[in-house]
Amino acid sequence: MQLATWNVNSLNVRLPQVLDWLQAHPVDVLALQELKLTDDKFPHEAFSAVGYQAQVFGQKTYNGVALLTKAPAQDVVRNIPGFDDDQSRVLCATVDGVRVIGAYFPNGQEPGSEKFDYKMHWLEALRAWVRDELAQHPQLVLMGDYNITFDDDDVWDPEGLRDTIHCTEEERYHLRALIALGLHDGLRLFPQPPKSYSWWDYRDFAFRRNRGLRIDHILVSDAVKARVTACEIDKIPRKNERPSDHAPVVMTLG
DNA sequence: ATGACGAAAAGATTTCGA
Repeated sequence: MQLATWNVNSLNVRLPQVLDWLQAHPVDVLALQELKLTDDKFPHEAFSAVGYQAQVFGQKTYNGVALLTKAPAQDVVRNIPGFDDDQSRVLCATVDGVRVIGAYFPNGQEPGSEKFDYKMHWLEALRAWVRDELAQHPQLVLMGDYNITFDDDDVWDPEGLRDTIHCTEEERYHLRALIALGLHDGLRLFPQPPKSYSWWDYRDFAFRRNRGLRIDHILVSDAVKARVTACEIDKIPRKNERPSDHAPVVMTLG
């Protein structure tokens, strides 16, 4: 079984690339973030033509998430139950016996801002809910665009970006608190090339210079960890014409 | 200190992302 997560930064723009990628990487589950389209605009036919069904939780202009699956998605949940939110950020479903949560974590914009407060509250609510899901579903995967780096190894310029958004202690506390629920950072279960990032700014030739951040993650429960045989970032789509600024992260289970 | 790039809504600039 293979799972992947990819922030596509507009599915309207990136649909051909997502279809191409699926042909080359026929994963069982692909979590998409930043669709930037409403449910009625979702290209179901294009995906069914290549063997995927889609659970969609869209939104106009911003946010929007989907779960593409080969097998049917069961017990679907949209957003964090009990957390009142007008932004479409979370889709959860059981696929092939694995509880899969695809999430687009809030950006937070700037420490101290209203959006940063929202991010903190969202993270608090997410953790309480994931704790419950984990108790019911030992086989659990939480993947998506976290908009948080674990530590300096996830940051191309740790000194220059210290305490800036994605790199603050407050955000990293919440990431560690998710780990403390009994989750594991999938990528670091395996040796990775140094300076492995999942996002690069469009500006200033950041990708070419590998000036990036690792903010897209796949976290797995103990039971899933025991099955993981590989996890990697696929940088190839970032080299395309009109790429997303994020690269997919892919995990293989035995 | 700012903008640099890209996407989208609105309607050519502005807001947001990260």
